[in-house]
Amino acid sequence: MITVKEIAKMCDVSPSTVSNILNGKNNMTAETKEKVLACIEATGYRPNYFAQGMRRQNNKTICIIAEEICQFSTPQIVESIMMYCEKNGYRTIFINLGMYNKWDNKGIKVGSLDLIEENTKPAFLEAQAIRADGVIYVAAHGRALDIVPENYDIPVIFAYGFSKDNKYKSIVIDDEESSKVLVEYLISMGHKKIGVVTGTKENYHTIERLKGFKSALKEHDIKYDPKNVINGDWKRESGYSAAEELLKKDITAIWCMNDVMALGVYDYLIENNIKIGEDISVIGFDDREIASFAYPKLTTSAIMLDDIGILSAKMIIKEIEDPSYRKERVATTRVPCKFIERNSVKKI
Amino acid sequence: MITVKEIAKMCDVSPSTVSNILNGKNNMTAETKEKVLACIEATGYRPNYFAQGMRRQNNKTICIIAEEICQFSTPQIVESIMMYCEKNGYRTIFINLGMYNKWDNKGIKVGSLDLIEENTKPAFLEAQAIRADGVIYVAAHGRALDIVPENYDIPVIFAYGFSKDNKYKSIVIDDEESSKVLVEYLISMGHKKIGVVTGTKENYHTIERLKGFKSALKEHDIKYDPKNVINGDWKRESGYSAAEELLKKDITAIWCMNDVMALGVYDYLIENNIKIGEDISVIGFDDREIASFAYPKLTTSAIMLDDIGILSAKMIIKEIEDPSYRKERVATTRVPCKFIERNSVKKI
DNA sequence: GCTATCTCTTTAACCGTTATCATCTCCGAC
DNA sequence: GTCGGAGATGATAACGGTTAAAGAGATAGC
Repeated sequence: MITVKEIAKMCDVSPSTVSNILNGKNNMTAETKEKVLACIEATGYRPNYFAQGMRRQNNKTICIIAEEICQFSTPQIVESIMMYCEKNGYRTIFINLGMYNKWDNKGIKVGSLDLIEENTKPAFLEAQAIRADGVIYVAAHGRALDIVPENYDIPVIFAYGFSKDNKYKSIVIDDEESSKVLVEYLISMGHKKIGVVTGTKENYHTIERLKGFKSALKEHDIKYDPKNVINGDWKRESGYSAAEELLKKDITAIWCMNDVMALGVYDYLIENNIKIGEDISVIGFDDREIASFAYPKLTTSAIMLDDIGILSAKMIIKEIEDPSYRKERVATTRVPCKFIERNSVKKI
Repeated sequence: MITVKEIAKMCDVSPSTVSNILNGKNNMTAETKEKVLACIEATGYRPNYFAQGMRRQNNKTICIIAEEICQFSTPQIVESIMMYCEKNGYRTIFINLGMYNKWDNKGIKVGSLDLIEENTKPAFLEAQAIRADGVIYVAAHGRALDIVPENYDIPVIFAYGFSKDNKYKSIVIDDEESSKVLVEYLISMGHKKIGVVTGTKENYHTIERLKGFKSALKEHDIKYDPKNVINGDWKRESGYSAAEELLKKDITAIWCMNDVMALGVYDYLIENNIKIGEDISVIGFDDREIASFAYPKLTTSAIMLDDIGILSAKMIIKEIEDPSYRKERVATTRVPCKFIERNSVKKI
């Protein structure tokens, strides 16, 4: 692999001259500059990233650690982080933990969410090894995270997840407010008896979304009935079985805490010839691709993934460049979701 | 940031001893080893990646260049590449081109597939700058790619796309064979008059899948009628309008070259009260999430994304470690898709 | 007691780039 | 004619690790 020294020798100049030309210093003759650049073009020379990184101590790199690249929310958040960082002079390094899709020795996927610390620690240390200026942790499974190693001296931001005890700045969606908007929409459509299918118990999103539900009911003087709230687990089947149970009760609408479960509810309703958006209204959360492809199209709340990505990139760059901001303890930032009205709710 | 020298001083040994311990040389007393490791643990020391990479010239890094991380196929391919590389002692660096989702200056997305070379060249040069041992290019838009810079001295493999003139080894899905399997299934279910909605014209996948279609018909002595083949563009709307047109003809089944268009066909059929999987059969390609969530569930062909990822990782490592393999010109590797029978096709 | 052997540790060179400082040339001012 | 200063280029050291080779210390054999 060709080096500055070789370029310098070929052009009869010193290595420093070559370096200066490449780094935009402008105290050399146009002639020299041209000669060197031509030689670089011809040889396809590129400065060695490692040598550069070692010499200039700031290497302008942000490390993105993603819990789960195969989670629907992750790619878009990651893409917008990368876009924003690049536009602002930072390179990004991406580490995927693939926490849920673990692989066994034979390369076969095995689901598991355990061993969080064991999985994340090496990634944080890796970020340290590459002397990243900052780390953005892109979560995928709403829970309080306490995973940053002790005495970690690089700025860290949590995107789409949050740090336990608010130790690090976090950006999450505004689960409570967005849920409230959804439920208020149902109420405005005349629904007062609303069934709920929750996410996994104790999950952050579940708790917050339920808060929003209760607060919407309260503001409209509707009594909260815990019997109409069924525990789900975010998966399709749990929507199906929750629907079965809810339909025994006196309700006119079902709100599922994600779109996948809402389509599980669809499964049950279709199977039992109950007309969705007519006999019963259904509403979801997330606005995944499946929501707009379902029939009838599912009314839901869209997570603003680009906003989350861009905001977290902005924040990490600010932490890097403004040490006083880094010390500031800021409350979790909540990004509102966008209500998407489609055809799964009927006015009654 | 703490360095070997500091660790060495703290432990009263020389830097090389620390280095030797970290690199698994075993010619030191257990006592020394323990002392040093304890100190490293306590201080959270990590060797500087740049210094390491510079000194040992092989840095065991594979660069993944993805055309489009937000394309449904990409994350899973990337994850399996990363998994396989990691298991085999290679680090991965990820670059997303986000070719379709371009961003303007204000950070707003603007679709565009132009300027391929302009977009890809910097990524290949970046791979060179980090002295990657190999590059895997993960494509997303079926087309012949001629994007590797001249005199590129790093091994390159194309995953889910292919290199023009077979210059580099490529791994693609077996469009033709998989399509043939789908169409033969339709035929086995009694369908002889099959409408087709293609992808964009001149797209590689479109051409290959049509070949498979024709070959299935031929083997069963069914005449190919180009009037039953409507040009689509992979998008939902084109499925919708193609359905409108196809239903004017005398057909019993519609094959769409991807699931998205198949659900566009669903849109039209539902709107017109035509029973899918009863009055008319529909079949897709890709097996995206939407396929199994549609009603009735869409019969389709699943792309084996993990297989593609693992295979490309295997191949790049082989090219890196076996120079003679690198010189070998190998025909494009075709990974078969997996037929998934669901409920959108009726036996007639 | 001296050398040979073995084990463990240190020394010093090196990777490729760039910041810093030094040098050299040229030109105009006094 | 000398001096100062600006502009262009060059020499050197340093970044933080790894590694080959040399060194030191302990033990064993004669």
